[in-house]
Amino acid sequence: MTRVPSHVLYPRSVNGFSMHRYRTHSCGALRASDIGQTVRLSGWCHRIRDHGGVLFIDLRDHFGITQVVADPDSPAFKAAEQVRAEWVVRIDGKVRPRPIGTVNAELATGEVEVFITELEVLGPAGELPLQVFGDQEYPEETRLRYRFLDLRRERLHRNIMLRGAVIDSLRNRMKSQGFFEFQTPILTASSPEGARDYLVPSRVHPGKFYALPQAPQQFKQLLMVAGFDRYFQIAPCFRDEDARADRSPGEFYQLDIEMSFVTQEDVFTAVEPVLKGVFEEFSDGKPVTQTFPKIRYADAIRTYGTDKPDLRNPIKMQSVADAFRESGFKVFARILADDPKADVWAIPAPGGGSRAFCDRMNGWAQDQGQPGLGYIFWREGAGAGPLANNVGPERTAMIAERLGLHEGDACFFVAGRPEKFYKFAGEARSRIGKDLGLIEENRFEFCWITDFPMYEWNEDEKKIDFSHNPFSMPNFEHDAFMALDPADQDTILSITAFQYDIVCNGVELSSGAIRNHRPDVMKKAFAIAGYGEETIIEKFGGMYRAFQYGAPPHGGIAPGVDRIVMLLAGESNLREVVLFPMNQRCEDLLMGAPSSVTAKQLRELHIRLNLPGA
RNA sequence: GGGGGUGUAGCUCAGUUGGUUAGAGCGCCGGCCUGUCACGCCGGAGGUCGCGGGUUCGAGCCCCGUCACUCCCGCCA
Repeated sequence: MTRVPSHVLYPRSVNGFSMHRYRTHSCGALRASDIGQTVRLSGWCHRIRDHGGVLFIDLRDHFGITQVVADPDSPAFKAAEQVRAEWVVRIDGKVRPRPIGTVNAELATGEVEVFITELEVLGPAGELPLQVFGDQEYPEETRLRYRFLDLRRERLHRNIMLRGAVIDSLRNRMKSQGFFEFQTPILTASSPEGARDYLVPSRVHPGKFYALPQAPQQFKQLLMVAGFDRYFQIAPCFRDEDARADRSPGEFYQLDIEMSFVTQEDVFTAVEPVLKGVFEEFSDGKPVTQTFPKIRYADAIRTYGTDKPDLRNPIKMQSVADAFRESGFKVFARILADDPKADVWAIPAPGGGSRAFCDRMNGWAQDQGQPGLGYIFWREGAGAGPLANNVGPERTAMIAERLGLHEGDACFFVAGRPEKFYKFAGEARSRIGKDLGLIEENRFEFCWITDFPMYEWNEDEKKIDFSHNPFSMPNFEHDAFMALDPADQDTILSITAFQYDIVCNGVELSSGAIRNHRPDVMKKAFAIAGYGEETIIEKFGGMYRAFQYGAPPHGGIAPGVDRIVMLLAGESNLREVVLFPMNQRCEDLLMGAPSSVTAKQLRELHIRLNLPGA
């Protein structure tokens, strides 16, 4: 078991006197150079091998494992025969070399063993609901209820230590760049925007509530207005939203960052080395993107079908509408003829040139509720498949040429309005990449996604809405923006914001933005979305007031710490990198949260329950 | 709120077309074993097949409902 080496020093024994109550060494400390010493160890009985005449215990603590031995010559033999897995014991004994041929090269302490002369049980254990030894899988519920046992196991123990080391590294890298860490309030005001808030009732103000911050967004902007220039915080964030594998229920942590007097480029320049550095430090030799490419939102959608592309997947999509316009493939030709906004995208599949693979993809598309997935595959020097027969050899060859496809390759096609099909096309790209083994797993591919649209059309309410968050500065000349006619929807919907994401291996680590620090622009931005100044004051009163008294241009970002650790630990679920996570229903099965409270507590808070179905 | 998957021993899982007494490995208990490190060998205990209802001569298996866990959609400024 690889564990952190022990740096802890304990008083050594002197003729058996003044020995530390529990240990002279950790379980990872003893080496051949310690042979002959009398030592004291404490730890958990990781694994017991009882040969009748000789008995081995792998004694484990945070630092490692040491084999301790007893035989009938030992006064502790009877006691040693009684111990069971995960009992906590203290043993005294003499360090001796292992017999020739029994050295265990897999243990740091594998050259030696300790012959037990005394054994004291410090903490017996009942039958285990979950074995610490080995890597058997257990149901989530068992793992959460007995989290303390799960945390003893190598994988989780290592992940949690990694998490701490990653956070240390992030802190150091931020500080060395001149950022300073601040603490912002945990009890704050509810904000009507965004996710559902966690509320905390006020005892002093009947009927009023605090909210836990969804992020310290407004506080960090206020810090910039207050002149602190460079802020960061490993910030806890609370959102009452349903969980996903990569989204913890309830709470999570962000590396929250904000900077004054910066452009978007300055934020990239500050953040990129921090992320690149921390990934290189902990990636175990896996290569990390050296210069993060910047991809505009619109290009990301067009090329990858998503705004969080996994760049380990080499497939790039492109439009091939001209190859199908007025072609013999009537379905696509008609779609293109009927709708000027329609397009046909090609998803190349290098190495996918078999009917079996293409049919499998087609079947998958139908499972996804699509009519199917048209394809061409190339063999014996020509395009094959029903679609190729319809469009003819000339156009088929043109497509192959354009996409760089050859013998043994395939290409899939989706047609219609891109805004309707891009998501599906992106999923198909992803699936093709995985199925054909095109994705190089062992690397970290970063990119910035930039130029997100400022507004979007809200089809339900038939109005223009903010597409991300209202704090972002529009990328539009000031006077022209102030002069915009709210009826000029085409122009408004084409406006982008200084709003960006950082993406790694298809995981969105964070959004960020250059903020809108100008009250006049903010008023106009809200007016375009149909909100008056009173809405700004109601929702962001503190910050809006601050902007009236000299606000510096500022911007920032907030990469998710849990997701960073998840990527570095090679895990696909956040629960593997969080100490005490809640289950999908937002319950802490170990502590029993949420729980009922007493009538007295409720009375003090002026709360009467109104339970569903009661 | 909705959809998919799963649910059989403490755990991981097998269980044929609906047919006798529901199995294996790990763990647990007992015995044997002086060089193992996933120790080995022998024996044993342990089951409301998630729960409720139905179909059937007969249900772990089929049907309906329900609960739990999980993945996803909605939601996530």
